[in-house]
Amino acid sequence: MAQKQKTTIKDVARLAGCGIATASRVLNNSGPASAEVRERVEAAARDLGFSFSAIGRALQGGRSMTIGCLVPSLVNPVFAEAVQGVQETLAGTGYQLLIASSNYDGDADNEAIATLVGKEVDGLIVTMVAPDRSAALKQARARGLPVSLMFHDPLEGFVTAYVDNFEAAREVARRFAELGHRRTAFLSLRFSSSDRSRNRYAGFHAECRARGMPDPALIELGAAEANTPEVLAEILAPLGGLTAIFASNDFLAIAVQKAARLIGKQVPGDLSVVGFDGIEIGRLLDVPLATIETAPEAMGRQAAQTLLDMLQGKACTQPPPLPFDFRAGATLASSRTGSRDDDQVAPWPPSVHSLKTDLKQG
Amino acid sequence: MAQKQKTTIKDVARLAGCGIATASRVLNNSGPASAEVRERVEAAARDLGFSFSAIGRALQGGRSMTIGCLVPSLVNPVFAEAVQGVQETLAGTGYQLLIASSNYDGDADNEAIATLVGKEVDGLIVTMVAPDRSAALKQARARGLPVSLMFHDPLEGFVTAYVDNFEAAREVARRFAELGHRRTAFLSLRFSSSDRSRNRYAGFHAECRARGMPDPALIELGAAEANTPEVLAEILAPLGGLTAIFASNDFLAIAVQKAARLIGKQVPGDLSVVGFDGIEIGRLLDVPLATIETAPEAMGRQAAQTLLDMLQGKACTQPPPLPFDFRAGATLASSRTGSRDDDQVAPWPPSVHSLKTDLKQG
DNA sequence: TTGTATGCGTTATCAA
DNA sequence: TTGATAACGCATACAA
Repeated sequence: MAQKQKTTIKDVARLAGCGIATASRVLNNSGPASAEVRERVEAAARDLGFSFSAIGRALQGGRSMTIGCLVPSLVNPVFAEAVQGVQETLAGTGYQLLIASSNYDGDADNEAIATLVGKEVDGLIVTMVAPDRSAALKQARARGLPVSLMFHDPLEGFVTAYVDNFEAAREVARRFAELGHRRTAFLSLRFSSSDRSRNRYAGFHAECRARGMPDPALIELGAAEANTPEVLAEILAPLGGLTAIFASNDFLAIAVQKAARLIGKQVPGDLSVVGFDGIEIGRLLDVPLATIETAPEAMGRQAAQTLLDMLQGKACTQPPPLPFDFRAGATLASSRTGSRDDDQVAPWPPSVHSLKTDLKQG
Repeated sequence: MAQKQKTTIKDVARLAGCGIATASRVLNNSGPASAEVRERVEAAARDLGFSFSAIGRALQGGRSMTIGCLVPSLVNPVFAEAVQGVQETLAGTGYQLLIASSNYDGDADNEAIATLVGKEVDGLIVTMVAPDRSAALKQARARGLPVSLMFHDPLEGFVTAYVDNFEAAREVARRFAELGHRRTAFLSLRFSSSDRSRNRYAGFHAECRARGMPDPALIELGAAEANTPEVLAEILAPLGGLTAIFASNDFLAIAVQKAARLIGKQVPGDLSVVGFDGIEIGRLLDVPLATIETAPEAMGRQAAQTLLDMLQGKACTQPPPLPFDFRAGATLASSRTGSRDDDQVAPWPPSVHSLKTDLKQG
């Protein structure tokens, strides 16, 4: 069958006819050894197919050479790309990635952090529902564990790799305003469980106000609704006068396009749509999606680099936000309704909450 | 600052005024202890914020409670979903996931396996370029490490969670044939580095033959070309008489749609397109993608379950392939060219290799 | 240049 | 019911 026996450095030493310390020194190049012994040890290691046990090393050295990473979901390409960026940066440094995902659940978040810490990770790269309220995260830091945040806006006492969600959202409002849009909506999934969505709404709202536009309607969706264009269509249909929607992420924006088609609205003729994130697939649509393009992979790289710096004891100051870009696409056009007076025609609902908000709070 | 000091069970024992063995028993509920001592130990652990070191445990118990997982890429939603499925299944079992990705590189593959093994994982869940030729994987198994494959067709000596790529591809050829298509093409990325693509081509090819159709043209793309519809358009343009394309994955199929538009071909009017995988985004396209729908998450779940069974010493027989479904979509229609004689009009290129194949071999 | 012995945090054994 | 102690695989201080 198989040699269930793990070969240890002891076996190597025995076969090479030397002490384990010598074997260790040879295999690690960490001390003196005669060419003769060196030869024997290396041969023995090769013959036995020996490789070090990371566990023994970790126990002895106090470092596990493992980084814990927590993201809400790996299925969301934004986070998948970020993790990819982390992997890239960590590759070759000797650190391995222990990955957990929370499925956007604040409790699972906390538990995952605790488990990661239990695994003796040397550092944490984290995107969670509410990092500011996580007891486990606080405890991890109390233990002296370096923590690097991703996607979160700056938070007291943490270093984070992020884009300025507020500013990016203002940019969208600006574009809408310049094209004559007045009545807008902000569409979001799990609004209450994401500081990113909140900040995007805040920026969008602020700029709309600054431009004298009516407050955007706030539409919150449950996960089920977002995946069913038919339901989304029903929600959008009654919003007469609406000419532009800012979706908190690209998937929602694509769903809006689909829903608009269902109720006979042209995009962008009747309805302009702008997304957020800049996922690749948006480019490939028949009507390419206008969106705020971010660089999740760069975010992962920066977060990882920050953590590596911390692990080396370097000072860790908050870097500036990563850049974003407005991608024009083809889902944004000027508003057809020229009149500005229609503000008075019908009251504009400031907030539309969908019924099935079965969301877990962080 | 912070208490860099990790609190160990020794600290707990000291504070509780008992031996470490007792503390261990209490905290693990693994042996007798008086209610009195139990109280003290638990209080001490709470006060110190104690949690066990997984490393010490692993060293002692011989098991790290960690599963190594290798996939080609996390950015591909197919693999991301599979990993998600693995996570789901592992959640609550006490096992953590150590994730590595190879970026479709056969060498990186091997290295990753070696690293994972060095980390003392208790088992491996793997999708790699060439599992049959991986020395590291062979060695891992020789050590007695349970290995569970994902996406790979059955391989001597391994258990795998897969869909029958050959059969699924035959199904596509059947659909093409029934709609009167004759001249077809198979489009693939990294053909030589994926047994999945090879088996899909084989099945497609076989069924085309069986139906008396000309052999499908085989088109291999480099990654760069696949992401640039313009280049893809140039490749497709000269293939006169082509009425149906089977793309080895949905991303390629979407790129084909885009490319077809560029050269003024209607989908599905002038060109039918069928993809593979059934990623969610295909549904949201203006012309929803016809595709073979697979269940990557179920694949991940099955692979994980298989591994858990192996870890419990259960017999590990190869389960049947996971089901696939033909998703109709709207990119598949009957061929316009009614004549069957056009087979003789122009020679049909059996294989079109793109120039920039900068692919690494496994 | 080499080997012995110690300790890292845990659990299991075994004697008290 | 308890607690001292050995082991796990490794690196290292220290003695040879």
